[in-house]
Amino acid sequence: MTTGLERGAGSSAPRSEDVARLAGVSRKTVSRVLNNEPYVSDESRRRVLAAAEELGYRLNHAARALASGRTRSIGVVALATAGYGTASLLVGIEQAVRDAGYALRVVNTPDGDPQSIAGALESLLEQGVDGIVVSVPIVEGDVPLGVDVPVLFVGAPPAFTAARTLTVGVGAHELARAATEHLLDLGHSTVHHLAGPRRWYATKDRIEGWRAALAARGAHEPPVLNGDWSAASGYAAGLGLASDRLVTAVFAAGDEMAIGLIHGLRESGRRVPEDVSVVGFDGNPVFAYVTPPLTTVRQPFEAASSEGIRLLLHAIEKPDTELPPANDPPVELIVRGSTAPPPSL
Amino acid sequence: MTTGLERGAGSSAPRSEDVARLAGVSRKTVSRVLNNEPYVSDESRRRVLAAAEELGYRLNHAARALASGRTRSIGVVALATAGYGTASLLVGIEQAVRDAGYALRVVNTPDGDPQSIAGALESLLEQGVDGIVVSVPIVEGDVPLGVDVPVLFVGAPPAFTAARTLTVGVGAHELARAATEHLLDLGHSTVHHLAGPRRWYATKDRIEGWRAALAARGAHEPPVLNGDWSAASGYAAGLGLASDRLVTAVFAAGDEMAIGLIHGLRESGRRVPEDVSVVGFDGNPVFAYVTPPLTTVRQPFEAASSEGIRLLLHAIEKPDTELPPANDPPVELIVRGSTAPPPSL
DNA sequence: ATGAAAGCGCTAACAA
DNA sequence: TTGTTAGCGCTTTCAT
Repeated sequence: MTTGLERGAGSSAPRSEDVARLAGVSRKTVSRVLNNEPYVSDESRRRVLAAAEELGYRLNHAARALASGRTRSIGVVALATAGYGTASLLVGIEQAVRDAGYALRVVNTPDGDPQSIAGALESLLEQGVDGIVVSVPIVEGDVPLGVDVPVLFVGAPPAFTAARTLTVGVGAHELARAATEHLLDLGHSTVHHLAGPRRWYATKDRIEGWRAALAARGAHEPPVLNGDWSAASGYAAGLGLASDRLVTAVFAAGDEMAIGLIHGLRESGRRVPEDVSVVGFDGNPVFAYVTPPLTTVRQPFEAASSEGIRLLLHAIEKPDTELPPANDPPVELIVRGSTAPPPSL
Repeated sequence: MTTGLERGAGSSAPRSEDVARLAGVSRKTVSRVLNNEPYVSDESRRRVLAAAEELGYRLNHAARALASGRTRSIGVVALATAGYGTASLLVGIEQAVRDAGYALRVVNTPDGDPQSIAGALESLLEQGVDGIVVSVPIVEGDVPLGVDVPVLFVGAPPAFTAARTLTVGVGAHELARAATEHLLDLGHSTVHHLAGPRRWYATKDRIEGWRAALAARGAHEPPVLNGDWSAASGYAAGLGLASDRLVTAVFAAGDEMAIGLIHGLRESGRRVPEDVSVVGFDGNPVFAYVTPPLTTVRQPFEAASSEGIRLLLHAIEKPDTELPPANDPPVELIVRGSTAPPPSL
């Protein structure tokens, strides 16, 4: 009415102005309603909502981002391996992010190299995200980059400097310790450890938990074996360990390595759990149905992601406030059939 | 220099205007360089790039999206279950999308219900994506929604109407057929089938492949069993099947169900593969290390995603052109230890 | 409680 | 080959 322009012949998508006109209010009032801002009469709110509904109005996020400087989206740097752990974490993050009304941008990296991480971060920063989650068990090295949004590291300590860094653990240390103690409690004189790749932080964390459990009982600490998280690497380790009769208990840093390990052991004539006990790490439910069912510790992926996102959003939305305290995730040991007392007992 | 404004005390992020000024060209020329458009002298290009580098310039994607109407991002609707298949597909999609210079937005749905799908699509549409991938093995029902960007369905037929729908298969029919034929070739008189949930498209596809193989050999078609993809549901099915001595071969529609099935069978006193042969579906490498190692068919996730994204990008960038032909992914049967000739032979 | 005007940083259409 | 002029659709002041 007021402007000389008329809506084209039923073509392009409705804008907030169309909603405003239909509701008989200003564009700003529409904006207020859509953003749940105060100082809008119930009447106005109702009419705006009705008009939006009627028009099939869809807010343009790009325009909002440009005008407000915030995108209401958070980016995640994930590992391009389809493992149970990685995938569970991503699902948990997505859910927590969406529950908070944010959108998710994902970039994968083939590995945790500082170089790849830097590339992933750069791409996220360009897209414009309000915060970043680095769920990659980053390897050592520095990522030289001007990151001006809060960054959450899950399951690893901050690997580079950003405006604001946060951390949320998955309790790896405690879980590794619990796994090792379970074996020790069964009567094994010591526990061997099949770890992940050397440079990964996740590897170190678990090694330390295992080591702490051993030390607390005064048990001898055998040399660490390194796999690459795959079942194949666990299998190779199993073949190697089988000939050593002193090995009666092994804690593997991943379920899949544990499965491979058991296979290698059995193929070499060692029974599991009669001769050798094995504990895994992750908690993939499918391994309750293999023979023998795998004893393992469950990583609290959902808890860690919702807790982490909570912290991240706090840092985004109330930058100057104290961070809410981090709740430690529960330690969960799942005892199944792959562990038993040592043969001599 | 020319304008009265001076850069603030080293604060806000550089814009294209800053780059233009430093390079001594116009903003539009900067834009041309950044978008790899023609009609820019090498000299200008070089200087723009140098200036951008020097300033640490980062293109604002929100502004670009607003001005151009395109976001250079594609959205994916994925299933919120951290299975091997889902995760592999997502990794493949992410890679293909990034290789093409697009960004990825992910929304999960707890299930394949039309309702959930509609919500996921709506959220993607609001964020502004140039195309959408529905990687959910969608269930029946209609999704009433105005989707005006191309939509790619992977592993399922179009489940709702959009401006432009595309499909890329994962060869499920052929894979199911190959799995069934393998069992028949071994000498089994017929093959039972443990399928997924009834309403899923992925379930039907596999049932049809299985049925086709049976029909081609004139084999009797036993009633279909339905699980929910989980190992637990496979286990339950195994317990039920064990008492029927006529069952000597089972094709399970998922690796995890197969693992549960084998466990249920063995627990009931049926040996695998001596008494009953089992074939899985997916190709998760870890199951090469369980006892017995699982015979399975491998879903070509990487091939399907790169092929699918290729089609989708074509539809986005050259809407009026003929679609390039779809390459059929290869069928891959992996024979391991869970299959053998039937006991009587 | 509401509205008017002025941009956010970029690309599109046109002109030179 | 390059630059100029207008917006893209929203949120921000700052009035009212």
